[in-house]
Amino acid sequence: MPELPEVEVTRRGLAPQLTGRMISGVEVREPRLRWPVTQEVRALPGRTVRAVRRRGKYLLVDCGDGHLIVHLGMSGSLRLLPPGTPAGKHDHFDLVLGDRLLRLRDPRRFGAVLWTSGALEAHPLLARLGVEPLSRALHPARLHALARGCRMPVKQFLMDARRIVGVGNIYASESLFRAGIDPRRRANRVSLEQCRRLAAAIKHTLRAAIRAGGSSLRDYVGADSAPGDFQSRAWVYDREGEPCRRCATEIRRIAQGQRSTYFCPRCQR
DNA sequence: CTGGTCACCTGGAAGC
DNA sequence: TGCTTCCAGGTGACCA
Repeated sequence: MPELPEVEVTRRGLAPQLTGRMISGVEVREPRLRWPVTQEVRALPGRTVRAVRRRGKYLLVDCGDGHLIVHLGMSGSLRLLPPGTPAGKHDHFDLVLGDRLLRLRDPRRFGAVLWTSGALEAHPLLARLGVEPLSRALHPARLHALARGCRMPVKQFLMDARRIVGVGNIYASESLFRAGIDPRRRANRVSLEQCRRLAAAIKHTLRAAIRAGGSSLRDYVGADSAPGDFQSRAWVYDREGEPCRRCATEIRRIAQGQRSTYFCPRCQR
């Protein structure tokens, strides 16, 4: 589920519920996530949440003297529940904050829950991350400069977190459709004019997805229904063989870097 | 540095 | 029904 919009919707749901509250309990039912959940994480009780931030697809829970870093991987979700709610099969981690329970469910266990007391910018997972796509830093000239030294297909370029964070497999295809660019085009062959359209397309696509997720947000966050709603309106993603919503040409699916890419061979050049 | 491949893990859908 | 195969929203590690 989680690309940048899902993580951001989760962040917005959590921030007002967690900020200022003290962590009263931690439960680790399954420490074998992407990396083992350490003893430091179990020692969280007593700390107060100062803020909930996001960098790329990482959620950062600021605890004053350090940060809890949470990544949802491919299948992770976070929910706010009443304390005492029975845990399901893949509910691996709980954070209790008084009368609130924050629960991580992650069937595939590609997610992560880490603690760092050092500077965030120095953390190995965060230090080399690229530009935030929704920030002003991602403007056409910047995109063009980033793409210049890159010979891989533009689709894979978009998903390279060392250059741009947060754009995953769904929104890469969707953004390229919106910009009218062939996903197979080499990144360094994307013109400045195309970068103009692409930068706008990325921002539009991500913002629209955040809006769609935010509207269905209630007592839980990061639910599957939000991206589901968005996906049902996708231009190309998961629509192989179906007619393009713009020109009725059959949508194609190809493999790029072991991932599926969807595009309209007529609208995207 | 770049670019390509593999690995991690479970579950659902499709095919036989 | 049951078995096999493929596919899935991420990304670090390792290699040439």
